[in-house]
Amino acid sequence: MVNPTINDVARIANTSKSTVSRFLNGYTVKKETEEALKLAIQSLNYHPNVNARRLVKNHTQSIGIVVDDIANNFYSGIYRGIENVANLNGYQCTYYSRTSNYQGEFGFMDLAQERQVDGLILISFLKRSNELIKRIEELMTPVVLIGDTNSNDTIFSVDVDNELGISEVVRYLHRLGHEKIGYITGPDEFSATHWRRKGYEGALEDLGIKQNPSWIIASDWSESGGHKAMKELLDMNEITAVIASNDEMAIGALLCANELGYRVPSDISVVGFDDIPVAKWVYPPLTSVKQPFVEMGEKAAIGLIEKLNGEEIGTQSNRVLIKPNLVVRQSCRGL
Amino acid sequence: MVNPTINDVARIANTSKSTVSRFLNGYTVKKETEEALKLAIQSLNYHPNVNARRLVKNHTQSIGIVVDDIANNFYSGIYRGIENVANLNGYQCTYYSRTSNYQGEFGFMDLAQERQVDGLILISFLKRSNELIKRIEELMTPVVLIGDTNSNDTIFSVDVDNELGISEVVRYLHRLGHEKIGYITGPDEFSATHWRRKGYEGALEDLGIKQNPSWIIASDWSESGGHKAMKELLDMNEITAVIASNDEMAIGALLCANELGYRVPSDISVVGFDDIPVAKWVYPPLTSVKQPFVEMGEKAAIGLIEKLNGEEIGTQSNRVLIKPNLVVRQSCRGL
DNA sequence: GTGAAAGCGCTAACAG
DNA sequence: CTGTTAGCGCTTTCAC
Repeated sequence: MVNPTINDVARIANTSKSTVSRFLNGYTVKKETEEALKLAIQSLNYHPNVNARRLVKNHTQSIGIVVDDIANNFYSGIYRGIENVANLNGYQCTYYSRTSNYQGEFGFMDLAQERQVDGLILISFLKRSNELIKRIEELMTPVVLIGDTNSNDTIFSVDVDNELGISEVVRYLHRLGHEKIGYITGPDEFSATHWRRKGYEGALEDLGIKQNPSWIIASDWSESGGHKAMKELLDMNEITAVIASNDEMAIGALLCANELGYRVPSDISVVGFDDIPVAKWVYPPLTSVKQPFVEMGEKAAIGLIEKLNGEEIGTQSNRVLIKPNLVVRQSCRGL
Repeated sequence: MVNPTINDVARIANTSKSTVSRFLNGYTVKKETEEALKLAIQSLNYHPNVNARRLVKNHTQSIGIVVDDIANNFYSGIYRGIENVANLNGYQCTYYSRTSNYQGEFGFMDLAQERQVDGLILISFLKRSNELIKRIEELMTPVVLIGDTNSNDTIFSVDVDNELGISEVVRYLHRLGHEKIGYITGPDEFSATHWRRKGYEGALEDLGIKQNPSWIIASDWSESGGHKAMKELLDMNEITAVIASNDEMAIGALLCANELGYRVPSDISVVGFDDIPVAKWVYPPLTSVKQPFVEMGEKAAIGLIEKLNGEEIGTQSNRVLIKPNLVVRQSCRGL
């Protein structure tokens, strides 16, 4: 009825619980007690109580991954990256969804303080408050961030190099002969919005292209938002290309252009960001910027594990920005 | 340096640890000790050690959700459903990805036996082995299944009614005048493949439409697989409509038809299954069958929690099949 | 190699 | 309402 304990197996195997414990932890025991032990464990269907073990060891061998919304599939590649290196290092990954917690990422600080996990990876592409950052700094438990961080990089964090990504798009379009490039930007509360826009404006400036503020339309990441923004842009009748700061908006833009009788790319070029799977299925297949999710997850996990091992994080800085890749398909043409 | 314990707060608040424990657990204490306690907790930044608590209480107030691959975003709606009801009932959700464990769902039985969680929801759309089912039956810990189960329904499980879903598609197409309907089926190792196909064949039979086995092409859920299958179907030059058993294949079919100079829906009608977000963005917008993911998650969580509370699962059977919804868009036309 | 004993941080009688 | 006490199941000295 009640679960078997280490005492039960000790009794059955005719030995002491310390011996059972040692055996369970990989220390050598006399050949014959080993046999008896195996038999006892097997027959009792014994499984160690992980809570007892964690209590005495004071660590869990598990890392917690906290996401804004587990049902948002967007950054799933990150998970894979994290699992890869965590498992390689003997850590179990457990995922927590922030949706269920009204306190946002704050609520999950407790996970660490309550000793549910040894360390935390916080994934969010929303801007993070100074208050949150301060709380994390005060924490004894190692935490690494994916996405936004504070400006002075006191906490180890990784992100995609959004600025570079968009700036490469601008350069690409410029090489194709475009100079009149519209930009559909995302919501303010995301840090990526800021950096991507910076990439757009910075590249135009570097290239010596004159900018037109009315060619920047703010939107909301959604397909319908992109659609609406594109209409505004097209109505101006000035632009030869548009960069949407994510793929969904780019797809909306594509759809809008179609409906309005424009052909992509012959009448107007469109590029997106993220390279979601759909990007290659739409018509025309969308040129986009591929986010290096797996690598981001790996880097974050490596950073966390180094902290858990008490190692100084190598030569690298506290902020690692990973270069995304431009994926050229058929939604742009040379002028 | 070391984490504060209940003893530390007792000492500082000048009381005993039992009182601290009671306070922490919501029992009333004298007003003034309450004040002292709050102060002590605050100043020490005390957080209870959840492992100690779990050890003595012998339960965790958390349920484990095990998925094939956390990076597979497909069933994310299910998570939302589960979180909804779990949180309402005071349970924390923790997610585990099977990918990291070579033993498949088996490995996660341990989660329960090790007392890491109070109950488990296993999500997988692959067929499950009898061996797995037997292991689950023997387990003391409550487990509920989403997806496949065994035929005699000894374990509580929920799934979408795949058979009904496809059969409604067939009826819809039939109402439109189609009788020559091709079918692109999925891989055998998924239980949905079986039920959806059954829905296709059953509906044809019910409708008295003669079947043609060569109109059924096996594929692999992928867009490129759907593309290839569609080519075979189109080459026969006999069919007026095709049902793909998921949206990705349907999109491949759409793309293929386009390339081959067929127009959808005027030359050929296409319908998918799942209603993934993309379905409405492709051209023409794809008619599909919407999976009731949130509801599936909710039903599963309700079932689990009833078991955790030791309640008999009400009047309902051990197998709950949720009706999906046909979403009509523009990829089919009447003959 | 192995057993006895102490203790991880907490809860839950029990007696006051 | 509160303190004392005895564990929860495990690991880890310390002797032997």
